[in-house]
This record gives sequence, structure tokens and C-alpha cells, in this order.
Amino acid sequence: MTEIKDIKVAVDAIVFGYQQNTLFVLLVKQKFGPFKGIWVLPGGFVLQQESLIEAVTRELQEEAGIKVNYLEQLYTFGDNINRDPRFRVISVAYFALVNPDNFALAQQNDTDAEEAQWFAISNIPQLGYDHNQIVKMAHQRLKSKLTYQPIGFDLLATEFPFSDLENLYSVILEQEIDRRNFRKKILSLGFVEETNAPSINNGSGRPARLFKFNKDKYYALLSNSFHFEIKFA
Amino acid sequence: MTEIKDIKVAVDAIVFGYQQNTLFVLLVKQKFGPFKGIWVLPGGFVLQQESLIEAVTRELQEEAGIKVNYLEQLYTFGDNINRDPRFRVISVAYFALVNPDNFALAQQNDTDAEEAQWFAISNIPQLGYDHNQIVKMAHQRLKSKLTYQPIGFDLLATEFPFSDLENLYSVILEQEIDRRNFRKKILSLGFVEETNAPSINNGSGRPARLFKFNKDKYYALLSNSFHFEIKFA
DNA sequence: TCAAAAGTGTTCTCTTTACACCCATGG
DNA sequence: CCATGGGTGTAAAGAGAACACTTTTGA
Repeated sequence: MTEIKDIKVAVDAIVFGYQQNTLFVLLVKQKFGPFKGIWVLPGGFVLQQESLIEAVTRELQEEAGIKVNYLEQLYTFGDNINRDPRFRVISVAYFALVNPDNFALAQQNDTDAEEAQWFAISNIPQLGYDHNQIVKMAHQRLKSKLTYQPIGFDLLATEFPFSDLENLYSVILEQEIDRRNFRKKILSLGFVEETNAPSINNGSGRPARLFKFNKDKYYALLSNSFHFEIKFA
Repeated sequence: MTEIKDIKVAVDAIVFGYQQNTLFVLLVKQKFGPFKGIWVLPGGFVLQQESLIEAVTRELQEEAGIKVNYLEQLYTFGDNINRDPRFRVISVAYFALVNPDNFALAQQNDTDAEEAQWFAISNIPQLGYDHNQIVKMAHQRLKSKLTYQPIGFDLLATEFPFSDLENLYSVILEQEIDRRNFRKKILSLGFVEETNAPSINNGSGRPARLFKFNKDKYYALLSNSFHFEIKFA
């Protein structure tokens, strides 16, 4: 049974952020190891006494000082037995989203102090290991989940103008959206509500009213075997 | 880095089969270990030199002499650090389907010779480890995939009467189906075709024509960003 | 001729699409 | 008063749901 011992278990996180109509992915510069100096996904080995989730959360904190507000398991990469040139490693990849409040990266010369940086999804460099492939899969997951789960809200501020939501969908899905139909559809779902907050004005044009995602209402609907799907012409 | 070494990696498979309007799951009786004599999912530790997929395939062969015709990764269980009472194990669970040709279990007194047996999904006993939870998740996955991917065909014979497909959907989704609407919808998708095979007669009633799933046609449609969703009233 | 399962069309309703003008503000 | 983005309704087409009788076979 000696063969069993030597498979190492890692976690990696694909963290998406959204700012100025652009989708970003969080990367860190590897400080040592076979890909020293190369950009990779934040992640690392799982410790004996921690759960997988704890491992990801810890790594995100250590490597980027970031707290995500959506996290789910994506896929476990372990079919290429040489994906790490040093030894056999399988990696459980996690898919995460941050909203603008958590977008800023902590400047931390203190702890692990690796460089962490946001990269536009259209501009991801060559990454270490099989991480480009992982990013691709995560991007795909984001696109499809967006159409049947309300995860877009985790990339926006708590209160947002409707146009932000429109833009997020059209940017991420890379499709044009009919503003009228989109608004009608989203509002018909019943879990996006106008707030009382005063309208905001961003420079020019008519001020926008603010909306928010009502999580409770969403879950209430869910338990009544409710299902939605957002598609466009 | 000593903590890292001691996490063991296992794979488990949830294999579904379908016979006589009933959905079955394949279980094996544990021969040793902490759950000796208890039913569990087929699976075992991943060897140093094999991919995850190879590990599942091998275990299915060894423990049940079975070859599946659909296999995909389901989820990786590693948040309960005591899921195996002996040591820390994470398990990559796979979701598999067999069609009637592969349904029979090999009688194998030779190799690993564990007892393998099909259990109706409605009649799963208490399993070892966290395997009841895994089965539940797989069952959920099967239900939802059935509505947007043509995986039902992997549970049927290559050629099948239309009523088999109807029954499969209504049994697995636990819903009544309007036969006329179902047939119209499926045939409108364009990848289920009537064969030239002579009708078959099963005892009583009008003989049924046989249909088959045209994989090539399905993939051709897929690449044209085709999407389907099967829902019922 | 009866029992059993297979095969088939139409209407109504609801959802989705396409499409263009006015409104509120700042400069 | 102009530029900029926000806000809104209606008609036509398509998809989904409801619904029942005829056909073919074996016994």
C-alpha cells in the first residue's frame, strides 16, 4: 500500500471579480517551486486536519488576503499524473466570486506576501501547471450558471443600478441583450427589488434607481420547485 | 510538510442501471476494514501511477466485473475529515450509467470476489462511510441531467420502443408524462430516430416500433449551440 | 371480441421575441 | 438646449399544455 501514500492533495481557487464592465480572475505569482516567478491560481496543499473548504479559504487569505462571497467546488483534476512535475498531485478546484467590496487586494508584506493580481479574462497569461485549462473550465461554469442561478449578484454591489446587471450579463455571456426584455424577465422572477435608496447619478444621463437581490425571496421560491432560465435572442 | 503526505485519495462510483421500470444502484459488500460486511459503493484507493478515471474503471472491473457506458466526475468529498474512521481520506466520486447489455454482474470467484449487487434506489440499505449521502447527490444529478442531456439512452438498449423512454423519464423524474407531448418533443429534437428493425411484441398489445439515439446527429447539433430542456406539466 | 399497449392532432395559453420613443439629469 | 444614459409597452410568433380516440396484436 505504499503507492497510496504519495498522492498529494491540493486545492486551487478560480476567483472572479467584475469591475468596469470587465471580468477579472485572481492570480498569484509563484514564489518557489517548479513554476517560480510564473502566474498561477491561488491554492496549495491541504493540511491533514482541515477540510477542503477550509484549505481554500485559508489559501485565499494567505496568498491574496481576500474573502470571497461565493464558493463552490468546480472539478478535481487528477487525470494527468504529471500535472505537477515534482510529484503526483491532484487538485480540487474551487470556483469563487467576489463583489466590489472585497475586490481590493490586501497589501500584505507580512505573511506569505506573494504577489496577487487581477487579470482581465481576455488577458490571462500563460499559467503554471494545468491552470489555464482550469480557468477555462471555470469561465465556462460561470457562463452557464449565470443563466440558471442568481450568482451574478455576487459580483455586484449589494445595491446596483439595473444597467449594471444588464452589462454584467452581456459582458460575461458575450451577447447583446435587449434591455426591455431583460428587465421584464428579471423583474418577473420576483427576487430583484427596487430599493428606496435615492437614485444615483454617475456623471451624465438620467439617474438610475437602485435594485437589490432578495435572497430570502429567492430561497422561498426555490423550495416551491421554482426554476428559471435566462436566455436571449 | 509531513501533514501533506497522509491524506489518501480514493475514488467511488455510483453506477445506475435500469430494468423493469426500476432504477438500480450497484453496491458491494465490504470484505475488510471498518465497515466489513456492510454495503458500500464500489471504489478504492487511487494508485500512484494511474489517473483518477483509470482508478474508477479498474475498481469497477475488480469489484463488480462491470463496464459502464457513461462516466463522469460527480463531486469530491473531503470536508468531513473523519469520513473514514481510520485515516484522512478524500474521495472523488464518479457517476456512471450502464445499459442492459452490461447490467449483468460477472460471477467472479477469482479476483477480488467481493459480493456485488443491484439495489433498487427506493431500497438502499444503510451504507458505510458517507455513501448514502453520495448516492443521494448522484440521484439528484441523474434527475437534473436527464432534463438537459441525452443520458437516458445510456440506460436503455441500443434500440428501444418509445414507451421505454417514456417510462424511464417518468420513473426517474417521478412525474406523470403526457405521452403525446413527450413523443412530439423528443422527436422534434431530431436525434432520436425510428429504425428499420421489425416491431417487437411483448406479450400483449400492439407491437412497438424501435427507435435509437443518433449520437452523431446530437453532437452535430451541439456544435451549433443547440440546447434542449425536457420539462413536463 | 376483448384486453392491452401503441400511435396520433388540434386548440388554447403562455412565453419569448422584436422593436422605438420619451424622461431626467448635468454641462 | 444638447448629450447621455434610464425607463417603458405592444403586437406577432413560437413553445408548451391539455386533452381522447383509433390501431394492432395475442389470447
